[in-house]
Amino acid sequence: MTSGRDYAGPDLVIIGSLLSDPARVAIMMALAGGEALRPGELAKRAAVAPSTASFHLAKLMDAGWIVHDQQAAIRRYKLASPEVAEILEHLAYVAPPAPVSSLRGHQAREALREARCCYDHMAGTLGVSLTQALLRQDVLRACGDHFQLTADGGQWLRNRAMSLPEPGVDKRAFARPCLDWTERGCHLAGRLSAAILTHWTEHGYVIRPEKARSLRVTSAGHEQLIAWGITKLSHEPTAAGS
Amino acid sequence: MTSGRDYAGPDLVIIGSLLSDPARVAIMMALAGGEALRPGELAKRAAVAPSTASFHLAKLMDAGWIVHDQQAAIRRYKLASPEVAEILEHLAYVAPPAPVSSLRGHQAREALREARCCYDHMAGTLGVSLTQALLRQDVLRACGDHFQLTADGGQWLRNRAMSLPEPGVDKRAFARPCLDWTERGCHLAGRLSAAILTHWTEHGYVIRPEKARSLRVTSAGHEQLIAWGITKLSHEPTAAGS
DNA sequence: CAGCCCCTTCGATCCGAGTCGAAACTTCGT
DNA sequence: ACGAAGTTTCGACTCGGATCGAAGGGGCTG
Repeated sequence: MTSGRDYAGPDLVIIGSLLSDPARVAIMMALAGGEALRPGELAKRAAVAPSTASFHLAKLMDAGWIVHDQQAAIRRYKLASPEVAEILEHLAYVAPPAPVSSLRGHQAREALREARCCYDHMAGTLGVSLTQALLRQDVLRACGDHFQLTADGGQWLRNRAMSLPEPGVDKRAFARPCLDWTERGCHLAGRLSAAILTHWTEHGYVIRPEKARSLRVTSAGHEQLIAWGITKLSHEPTAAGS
Repeated sequence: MTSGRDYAGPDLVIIGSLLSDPARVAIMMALAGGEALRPGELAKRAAVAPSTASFHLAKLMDAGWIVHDQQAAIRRYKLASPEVAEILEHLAYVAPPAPVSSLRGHQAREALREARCCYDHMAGTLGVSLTQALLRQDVLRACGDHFQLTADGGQWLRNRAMSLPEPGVDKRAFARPCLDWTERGCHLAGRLSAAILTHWTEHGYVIRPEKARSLRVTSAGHEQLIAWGITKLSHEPTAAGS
């Protein structure tokens, strides 16, 4: 009888309003790699004037999607939490692919599909293959909506020079699946996943290029992939060069 | 060097544009229960003029989010697929709760939290509890990003008068987890989940009220919950009445 | 067959939101 | 301390899109 719209569930309009603007989406995608960027850089990425970028950053701050380092004098904006990056992955999972006109755009997309950074962990074919490898070798086991380290899993990781992240220092989950738009699968999220990327980066297995979300697997990294039981990655390191 | 925004990933703006309008979201939420509704009814739910509703329906059709029965003379719109309902659940999972001002709105929200229909299967506390019960009793087992029926699971279901859905008649998954915004957990999606709701509805265990997404568990249904090993549901049937 | 109801299309209106430039403010380097 | 570069705020403009009413077209019913 009440003719108004009285839907009682979550408010999707807030999400939609923030995502309906190309410049804001460009900003969020620029930050999705986990890097903290300055307003001027974000304005360039979004192809808008600095004042416009500032306007958008204020909106995203209000929504709690991004934060900026308070202590530093120069503001650097970044995603508010790893969960925001996972939300973006969720949304990308269901979004249609953007039309790609240029050759550069095509190459960039292929690089993203292959291996990219989702806030602080690996995604793309690399991330999905890693997750499948850990499950196949019974390092992790699916347990409800999260992954559990098996009894032998801890030793398995230590055998590969991984130091396990200590549990419970904050509320972040140890290991959870995160939808991946690349291959319609899941990649590993959570503290373990972040530790793996940190470990691989420190040892030079993967390199994070400047100004891009994509990851480059080095030749040493490809040897490491074999040690981890990852075989699905398509490109050889020489083929990944420009 | 290229100053334009050359992001190569999926286009989130399309999703955002569709979701940025309250009337369109109201229409989608009205259809999320799985019911096929006529334009006039949707216009009432969205609190807009019929012409405006028609405008929105055309946009949602173009996007492929909804379809209408072609054969019938009277058009009834419904979601294009179960996957669309899951997308909405995903989004609701990450969206902030809508502000509730009225008592009716509060009651409606509680009803949705308790038990609701997500296209053709159960969601809310009921759906989450069902999924956990099936996992706990080893009827289903998590296997990557989907659920697998165990060897004993088929008999377990048949013992409860369930006829299993035949696999592979279409491409729809047998059983998959689907994020549930109610309790930050997962409920069961896929063909098995739809079969369970059909079975329960036919036997009068649950009732789908007209003009609402919420489900009502009957007293016979509460007995059935015990048989399925579901104990978490909070309200007794008498307490659920208005 | 006629009348009624419902839905869609079209035209016009209006509001909100994104955009930029100018100006003020802050911070860093010289 | 002063100049330069970067960032934010403010004001004004513009434009896309949501909205409704009127008109046109079917379909069902009496």
